[in-house]
Formats: sequence, structure tokens, C-alpha cells
Amino acid sequence: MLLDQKFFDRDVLKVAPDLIGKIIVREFDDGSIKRFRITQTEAYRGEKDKACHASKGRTPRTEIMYHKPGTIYVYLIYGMYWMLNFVTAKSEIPQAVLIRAIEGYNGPGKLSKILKIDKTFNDQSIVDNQRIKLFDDLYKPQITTDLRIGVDYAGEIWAQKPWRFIDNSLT
DNA sequence: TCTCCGATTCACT
DNA sequence: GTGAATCGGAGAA
Repeated sequence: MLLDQKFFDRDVLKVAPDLIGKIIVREFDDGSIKRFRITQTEAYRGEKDKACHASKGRTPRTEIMYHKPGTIYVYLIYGMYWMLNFVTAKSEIPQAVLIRAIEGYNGPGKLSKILKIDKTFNDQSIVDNQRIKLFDDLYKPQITTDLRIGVDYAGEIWAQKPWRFIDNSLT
């Protein structure tokens, strides 16, 4: 079952855990197709969340997070890695879910390398896309939470939010 | 323009 | 455990 825009039209704290266990289907430019199960996500929630890029307000970069739910937000970090995110909640509310890991690969940098994610995906829709789709195969994950990674700069209050979601039954 | 630094990873010590 | 690689966004000037 293909995830629709309604799935993403909810608070990021609901969407992020719901994305655990879902299937990413990637059709590469050469026509080959691969499937990956999502095993780890993180929630970035609005302008008040200091760890969220949108905490700096609306800028050309964060503009994407204000777009409609189901929009893909891709950005470059440390000059070499693309991060894959999905925008959630209604337009004008800047929230996004970072896909931190897929089955068999730990780390968002490796993930986007495997999936060949780059800036051409930025601002595209995930629910109506030729190259990348999200499916629910009714898999029921065992979800645990933990602190988000690499957000110490956001200060104690925001760095300590347990907004990382992990499938406990996969390793 | 110029400077600072990050939602990371990997090679070394 | 430490540090380099590497570049575009954001803010200061």
C-alpha cells in the first residue's frame, strides 16, 4: 500500500515513528529497482525546536519545510553528505522527519549514497514520484526512542528530546 | 565579500 | 579518542 499525502499531514511526532518499518522503493536511472526498510528516523519540529534548521526562520534553505506534507527535503552536510528528509504537517508549519538508517545500513550519509540521493530530489513530492516511493507492507515494528544525534549545539532542552525512533527488532 | 560551522564518516593514533 | 575532508547556507560587515 502506497503512503499518501494524508499520512504526512500529521504532527511530526506521529509521522516519525509511523515511518519506522516502511519500505522505500527506489527506481534508479538505469531502470533497476531496490527496496529498503526504514529502521531509524528523527523528528525535527518547527521554529521553536533549536535543533531544527527552521529555528532560524524562513530562509531559501528552510523554505522547503514550510511546503505541503510529503515534500522531500534534501540538504548537504559537511560538504559531502546528502540528508534525506520528508516534510510533515500542514503547509506553513516547518516540520520534517530525517531518515537516519535503513535495514543493513547505519547512518544517513551512507543511506543517501546507497539510494543515490542528491539535490535533484529536493522539493519534489514523495507521494507522486517516479524515482522514489514509500510503501506500507503492514510490518509491525517494535519501536524504542532515544536522543537525537549531533544536535548538542541546540542546547540541553532540545538536545535531550527523545525524538529519535528506532526499530528494536532489527539490528 | 568574508568567516564560521554543521541532522557525518572514515582513517589514524 | 582525535581530526581531516569539503562546501553551501546564514549572518556579519
